[in-house]
Amino acid sequence: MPELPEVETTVRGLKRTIVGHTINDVRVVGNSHKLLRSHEHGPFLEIVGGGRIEDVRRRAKNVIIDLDNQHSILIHMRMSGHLLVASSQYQVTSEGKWQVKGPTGNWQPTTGNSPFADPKNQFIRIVFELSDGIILALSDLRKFATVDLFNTNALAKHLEQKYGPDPLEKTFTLDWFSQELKRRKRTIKPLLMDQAFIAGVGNIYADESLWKAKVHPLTRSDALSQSDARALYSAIRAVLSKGIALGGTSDDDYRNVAGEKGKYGLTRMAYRRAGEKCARCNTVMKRMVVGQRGTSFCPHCQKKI
DNA sequence: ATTTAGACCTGTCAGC
DNA sequence: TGCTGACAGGTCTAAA
Repeated sequence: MPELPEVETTVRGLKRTIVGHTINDVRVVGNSHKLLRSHEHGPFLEIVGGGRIEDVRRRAKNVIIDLDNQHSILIHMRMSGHLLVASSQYQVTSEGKWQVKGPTGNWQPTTGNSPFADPKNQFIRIVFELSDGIILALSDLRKFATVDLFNTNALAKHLEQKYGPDPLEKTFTLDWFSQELKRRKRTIKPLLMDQAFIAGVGNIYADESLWKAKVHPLTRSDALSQSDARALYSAIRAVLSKGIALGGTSDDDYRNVAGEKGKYGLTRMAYRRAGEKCARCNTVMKRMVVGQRGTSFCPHCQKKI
């Protein structure tokens, strides 16, 4: 998924639904062996079990769940992971599929239009059983997602040294951004996606930002003019804000905590639009590979410098 | 300092 | 219908 807008949408959903609840049990489904990256299941459960969820927040593309015992759970959803919250009417089978309580109290497969029947939500890898029967579950088709456990203070240092500024925070200023673009000699698209530079931009919003700012994805960062830098700075913030406002992009697996799709994909201007016409100039958009990532751009609007 | 290739996984879709 | 290859919201490591 999960770039900044998708993770932010998830975090906002979790704030409304799981804060204040206690973690009663943690169940890893099947052989999702590498999921709990820094802990075995036993020690993980030992620390997390009985913990009360104090807060849920985001840093870069990470979901952070703060407990009342000096520990924080760090979840990174990578490509296909997303978190779902269900009421006690639902349960997860040993195959990682959802079941819903039927009229006679029996468990049956989810069907029809229920978000919990969506095939993208049927790849549950870990289940957190919370107080009041609430379920927090991670669905992740590709099994790249990771769950880590940190001492909350240690986590702050870890995040600080690993990530650059969040483009929607005050620490991300135009002066700093344009200065850094000049100082570095990197290809602009991979630079925007470098989490140590700025945190939260991925393949979708990089393409969208470059298109909006009329910058070719292969431009060297130090070749950008001051006005290019300003355009890109504004574009990044506008595109990410719009992504959040529309609840993220769900062209692939991403779903919000209720299992529903985000709407950014319906209005995207560049991402996966190769072969379609540019919304600005009607030129047919092209696809190329940059930094091993599929990249769509308008060859007319986004000229290589 | 920066780029590239390969790994990690599983599913879908286009093309033959 | 069945197979094969390309492609998919990310990050990490090693090597050039």
